[in-house]
Amino acid sequence: MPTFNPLESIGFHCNLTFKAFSAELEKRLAGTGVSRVQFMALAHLVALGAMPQKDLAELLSITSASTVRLVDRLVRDGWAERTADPEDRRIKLITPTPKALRAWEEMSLHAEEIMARAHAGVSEEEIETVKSVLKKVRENLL
Amino acid sequence: MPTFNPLESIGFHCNLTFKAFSAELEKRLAGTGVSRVQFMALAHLVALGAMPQKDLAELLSITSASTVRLVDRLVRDGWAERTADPEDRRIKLITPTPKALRAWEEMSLHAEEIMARAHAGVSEEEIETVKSVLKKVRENLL
DNA sequence: TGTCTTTTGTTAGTATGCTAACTACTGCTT
DNA sequence: AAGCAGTAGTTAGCATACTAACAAAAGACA
Repeated sequence: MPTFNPLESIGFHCNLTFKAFSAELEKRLAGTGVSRVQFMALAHLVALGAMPQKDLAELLSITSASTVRLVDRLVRDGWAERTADPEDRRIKLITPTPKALRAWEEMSLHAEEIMARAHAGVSEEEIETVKSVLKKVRENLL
Repeated sequence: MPTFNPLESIGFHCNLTFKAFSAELEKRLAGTGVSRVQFMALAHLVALGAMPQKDLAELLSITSASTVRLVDRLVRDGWAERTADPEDRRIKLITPTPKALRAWEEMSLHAEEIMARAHAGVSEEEIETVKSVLKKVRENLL
């Protein structure tokens, strides 16, 4: 009788690993006034420019409803603005502010350093294996 | 100039994969009145028996503060009780109720089915590689 | 024994995630 | 043109995570 052991589940390992990344990123972002999730949102906004809330939600893999408050906080803290889409009045384009664009230069370095540090002693091939296995696992669960 | 791309980060892949497990587990638990996190807590409580809140927090990799309200909800819903530790009056032993022990038999099957389904078409060796690489990554980030 | 430190659990406040129900707008179809 | 279905965003209510500040009890040590 195989009893379920959470500590051996891939899902649990993924949760732990995700938390480790989060914790390290949050530690480095302390003092910038930007949270981990805000950081991820800014990464997309800076890379791709203004976009509808819906697109941002998809990139972050969260629901539209969750995105509303995330954007509320981005706006509140001066990192983004909701601007009207001239073509479609339903859409609010989320636009990074000049302050965000300026700050991103420095902030993005943290992410690169964390990734470099995380991958130390792990071969490129192993990383690709992990990504492809995790992708397959997600597809299996769809 | 290597720009940070969140979609390629191992951390992001782990988050996605964890969410996929969570979503599937939650779908199966719908109607049982048990949430995913409560399920994980019960897994440990049933396997190991009553334990201090602190131990449960460690097994779940969450803070003591987070555990307080998790246990509040477990107690509220009749899955566990806080009982006194006769040896140490600071400690509150979290004890699974008979209702929880009975319900666990069926509930635990979901977890095993999900794991079996998730691993379909993935070799045992690949799974071990994923676990060991993720573990190494976590150690790198400590 | 009396005090200081550590451990365990709690509370308060905030950030994030979800679902469900709702509004406003677009756009198709008749 | 009128009506209706689909899309984008919001709100409400809940569960879950965190940190910081605190209380109660146990342990250590002068």
